[in-house]
Parts: sequence; C-alpha cells; structure tokens
Amino acid sequence: MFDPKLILSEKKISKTKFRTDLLALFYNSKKSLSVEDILIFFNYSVNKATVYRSLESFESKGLIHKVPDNYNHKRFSICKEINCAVNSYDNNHGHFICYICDQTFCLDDMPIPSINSIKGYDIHELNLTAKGYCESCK
Amino acid sequence: MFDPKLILSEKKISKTKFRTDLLALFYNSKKSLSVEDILIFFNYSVNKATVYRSLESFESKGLIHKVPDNYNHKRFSICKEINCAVNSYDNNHGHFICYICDQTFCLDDMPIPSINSIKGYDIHELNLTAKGYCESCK
DNA sequence: TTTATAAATGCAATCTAGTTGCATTTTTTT
DNA sequence: AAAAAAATGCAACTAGATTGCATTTATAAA
Repeated sequence: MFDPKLILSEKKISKTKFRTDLLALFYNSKKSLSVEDILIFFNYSVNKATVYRSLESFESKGLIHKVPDNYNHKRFSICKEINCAVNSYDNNHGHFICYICDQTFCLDDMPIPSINSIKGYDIHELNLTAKGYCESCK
Repeated sequence: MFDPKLILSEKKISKTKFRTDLLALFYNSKKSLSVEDILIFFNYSVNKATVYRSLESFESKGLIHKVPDNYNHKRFSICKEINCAVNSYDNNHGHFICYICDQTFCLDDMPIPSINSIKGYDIHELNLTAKGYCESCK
C-alpha cells in the first residue's frame, strides 16, 4: 500500500493535514482531478490558492501530472511511475476523455508510437489523447 | 487557389471585410493562430469579441479547428480537409508544438494509430501532440 | 433597386480560472 | 524550546473569454 506521509517526506513537501489528505485523494481516485473537484471534495473548507499551490508543488516534485481537459482547465492525475517528467503535459502514456462525463482517465498501457522526427520537426515528447465513451457512460 | 468569399458563401457565413480577411489570413498562415495573433495582425482595429465570434462561427462550420496550446489558450488552424469534425479538439492529424517559439503546427501526414477501444473505453477520436524544436528554432 | 430580415460589430460590463502579496499559522530544522 | 522555512487564508488582481444591447452591415424578398 501507499503511505501519503512517507511519500511527502521523501519529496520534501511539508506534511500538513490538507496535503496528506489531497495526496490520498489522488491515490484513491481512478479519475483525474480538477481544482473544482478538489474544492468540492473538501467542501470548500480549503482556500483555492492553497489548492493551486499544492498542485504546483506536487507536480514539480513528480507526484502528479497534468492531463488534457475538455475545457482547457487545470486537471491532474497521480503518477503511477516513480517519477513523472517534471512540467510535461502528460507523461509517456495516453489519456482518455469521455464525451459524456468529461472525465479524464490515464491509459497506462496505451501504445505510443516512437517517432523522433517528422517533416523537419525535432520531436522530444509525444502525447496521445483519445476521446469517446467511458465504461460508465457508454 | 482558394477564394475566401466563395468559401464563406458556401458555408453561409456573412462576407464581411473582416471575416474575408481573417479566412485569407488562416489560408496563408503556416502556423496556427491565437486570438492575440489575430488582433496583432489586424492592428487591434477589430474588437476581440468579434474575433471570438468569428472563430466560433468558422469552427462550427468546419473551416478551422482548435489546436493544442502550451498555455491552454484558444488557438486555431485552417482545415485542410473538406470538413473538420465540428467541435472536435483537433482533427485526425497530429500537431506539433515548439518548445521555443510556442507555435503550433499541423502535421497533416502524421501517422495516427487506429485503435477502436482499449480497456473498455469506446474510442471515437485519437489525437496526437508532439513537442520539441521546430525547423526555425532548432 | 428598395425594403425587411437576419447576421455581424463595437463597446462596456461581466464572468471565471488562475495568480500574487502579505500577514498569520503551521511545520521543520537546529 | 527557539529559529527558520514552508504552508495557509484572505483579498485584490490579472487576463482570457463571454454576454447584452444598441448600431451597423450584409443578405433575402418584394
């Protein structure tokens, strides 16, 4: 199992109640989380600035990674790998966005083609986003 | 060659001076365009609300399509195909974003894998975004 | 061409996601 | 236990994007 406090320690992030609970929420969620999702989960008992700063901290330490979103809003998922690439939009795996519920899911085993260059562009990252109907919505 | 006025007629979009010029700008641009790009091109002689509404109109008629953007801002490219999928984020081809100049380019011939479903997800669209260094910046 | 109908525009107000400064509180380090 | 560092709450602010409405321009009908 995972231990949020241990992980925060390893990443040198202060173990406040909120950050511990937030990391646990990410670990227990099968879906990605938006700032609004998080505020709702905590019943707006935490300030949105705190949420943004916590997410920024988690992301910069490789605990979570940004995922694409239908509304161009910030949205994150827990990193399954040891370390997510810092500041990369998504991380070596595909993402799936549902037409109906707008949730973003990580496709950890989505095959990403390996292409180094095309038409003179020097490719360093390759991200794949699928859209359609998720299991609950189809 | 292309005729902006003819295309606007076919799509039943009013042929105002601005919309005609805007469509021509899209056809002549190798890069995608943000609202700011457009305002700068027209020297801020057009209102931003007009720009947003024109883009919305062009997009809904399949003339342009949204492309991914490093800053999560609205950004569009001309559709090379007859019709873009209405309201789809991007359209059956890959996109390339440059680390340096932040421009988004369409990769019309980027091979997109054909996958219909994975892990129970019903996939209807598959979009690919590459990042790295473009020809001018590398 | 003239009229009437519909669509596009400009402007200002508004919305909202996200950011920042600062005082206070909490956590970590010594 | 004290000092230093990091996190939090609050309010103000920023900027991209949207909306209402009066006016102008374009399209369709007579």
